[in-house]
Amino acid sequence: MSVTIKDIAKEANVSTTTVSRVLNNKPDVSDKTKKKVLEVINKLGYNPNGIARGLVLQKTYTIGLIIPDICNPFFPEVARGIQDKARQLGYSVIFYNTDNNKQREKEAIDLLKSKQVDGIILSLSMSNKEELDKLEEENFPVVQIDRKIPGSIFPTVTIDNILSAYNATKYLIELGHKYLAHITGNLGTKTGQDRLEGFKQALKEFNLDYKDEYILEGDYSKESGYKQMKTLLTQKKRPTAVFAANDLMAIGAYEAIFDYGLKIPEDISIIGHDDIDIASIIRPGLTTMTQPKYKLGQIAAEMLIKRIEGLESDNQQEVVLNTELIVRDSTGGWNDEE
Amino acid sequence: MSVTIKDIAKEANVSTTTVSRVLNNKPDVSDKTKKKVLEVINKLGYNPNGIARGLVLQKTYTIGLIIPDICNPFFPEVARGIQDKARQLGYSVIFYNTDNNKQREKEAIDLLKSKQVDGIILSLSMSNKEELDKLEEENFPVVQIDRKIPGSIFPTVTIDNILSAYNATKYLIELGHKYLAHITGNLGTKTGQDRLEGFKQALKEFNLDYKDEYILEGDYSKESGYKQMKTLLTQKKRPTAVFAANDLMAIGAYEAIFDYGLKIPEDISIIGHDDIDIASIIRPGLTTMTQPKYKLGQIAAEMLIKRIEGLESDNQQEVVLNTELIVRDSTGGWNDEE
DNA sequence: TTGAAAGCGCTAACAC
DNA sequence: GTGTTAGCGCTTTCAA
Repeated sequence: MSVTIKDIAKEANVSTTTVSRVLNNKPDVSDKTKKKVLEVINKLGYNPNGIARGLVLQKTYTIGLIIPDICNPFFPEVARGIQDKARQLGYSVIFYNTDNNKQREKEAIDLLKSKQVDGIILSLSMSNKEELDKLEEENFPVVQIDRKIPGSIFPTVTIDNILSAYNATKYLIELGHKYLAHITGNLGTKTGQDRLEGFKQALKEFNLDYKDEYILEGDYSKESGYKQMKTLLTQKKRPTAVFAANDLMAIGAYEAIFDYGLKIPEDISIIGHDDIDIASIIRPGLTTMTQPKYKLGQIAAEMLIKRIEGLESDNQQEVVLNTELIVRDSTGGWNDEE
Repeated sequence: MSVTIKDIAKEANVSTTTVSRVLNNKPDVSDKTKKKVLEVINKLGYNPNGIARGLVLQKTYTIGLIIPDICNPFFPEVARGIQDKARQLGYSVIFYNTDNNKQREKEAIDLLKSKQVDGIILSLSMSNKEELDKLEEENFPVVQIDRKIPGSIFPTVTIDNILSAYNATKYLIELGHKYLAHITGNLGTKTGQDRLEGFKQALKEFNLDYKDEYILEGDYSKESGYKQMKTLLTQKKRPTAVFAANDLMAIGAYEAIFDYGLKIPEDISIIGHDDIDIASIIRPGLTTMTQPKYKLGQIAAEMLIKRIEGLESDNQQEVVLNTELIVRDSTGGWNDEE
């Protein structure tokens, strides 16, 4: 049906080998035949069959991407970074959503392997070490993103949540705040734990008191931010600044504060985390920490492809990216004399 | 390196043909040999080579997805719908972002074809009819999403923007509003034109005056919404309700209204379009029209795969999906007596 | 019920 | 500089 290398060989009166040679820019072809072959290729509208090529080369120039959910606002930019870099390096990307379901993760890996992808970038559920181990055994090229499964030896690109929370908190402290509260994320998640850890570290570093009643667990939802902020506001001495583990909870906190007739940042400073779209749109603009999502994707893709092409051997490589503080209007200086 | 059908054939003392037969659940294999083969497969940890299979079958069980940008909030859900449905039907998806760049679109199509995908779901820039024509000529399975290139014969899944704008406007009218304004999208886009058209149709249908000064062109940005709302507010008779062609502009309009010390919806009702995340988070909650993005993806994938598998012949098929009104707090009843 | 052989479209030794 | 041949891993006639 489709025009093959054979067709163009026949038409050009050369062997398929010769055609293959010009196709792949190999030397040892006279300019004359090369020109002729090229002409025929153009005339017949030839498009090489990557599948056939993949079979003999044992290489598909395709990588797999396994993520929990492309609809999670963290991932589109990551995926975009991966695809852009992959494309630039000559690779395509097949993607799967798993919803952190172990069965689906296994299915995705098996499928990707049967499609003979050259490598896989993945973000697996923390408990799924088995699959990673299998991949490891086969020495399959893999790069983990966003989360690193403990004990796995594959290279990793992650965000430094501890440092990020530390920096967010430090910013608040440097603004003059002494009574700092933290609405944590779900403490069942590594991210939630890390951000809490960073918060604590900053307090310690600046010799500020650690108050249990100033640390309340949320679940990343706006509602939980609202609820926990209310709790914070009813305490005898209310905090003058709060770090919410994500922007959604920060926005929930906004509402609780407005409900109390207080002002941001005059009465209370709020800092969030993630820099979702809403952060720049809401009033006052939410000061937050932004994650280098696109860059994370790019780096992961580059690492994987280097590994695939044997340009990189260090399997233990761990890239930890820093977030960046975005100062908007929800945070302000504080002076306890006033 | 990897274990092949040959390895398991040897180990099981049968021919590769027999192995292939049990792999594909073909009849004419004795239960005994079948069992034995299955055992060996398990023992050796065999994973079929889809590339080799694809070569002989001329079928890869892979589809392509070409979109402008996965970071555009419209697409993640669409992509998710496509991937979920594809997976359910046994297909994988390779995706490309093109930024509406014609060169990149061509590149993506060529690459996908060389990867021998079984079909493509795409959203091309409106001017890129050539590529579509080529695909058409080859009778390649394609489904267009979001936008239909005029004159193309491929099946399409789109959102009915005219009807959607009509319904948004109608809702405002039924609330009692008689002075309706519209901040349009970029009128260089089909979407912008269609939403304006729907607005006009509703006015006409309800015998309301069409006022040029009540129709101001924006560019989908929050800033343009702000600016045009200001213009609206400075007119002698200001509108009591405005339909913004997207939520971002609606939110810009919010700010202009607040700047004037006016209240939503008491002084002015606002309705947006798209139901982005922010719509439910901002106060007052933004009434808007939501697009069935996930469903659009699912339908597109199902249409494409049916076509690939020859279960569907009607190439002219056009599915037009309706949006749904989400009533929040930015719209209220109006009575001109008051 | 089973196997031998051909071939999918391509690349790579190897020979000329 | 060019062609012959074999083979990548699989499915599918066709014959036994």
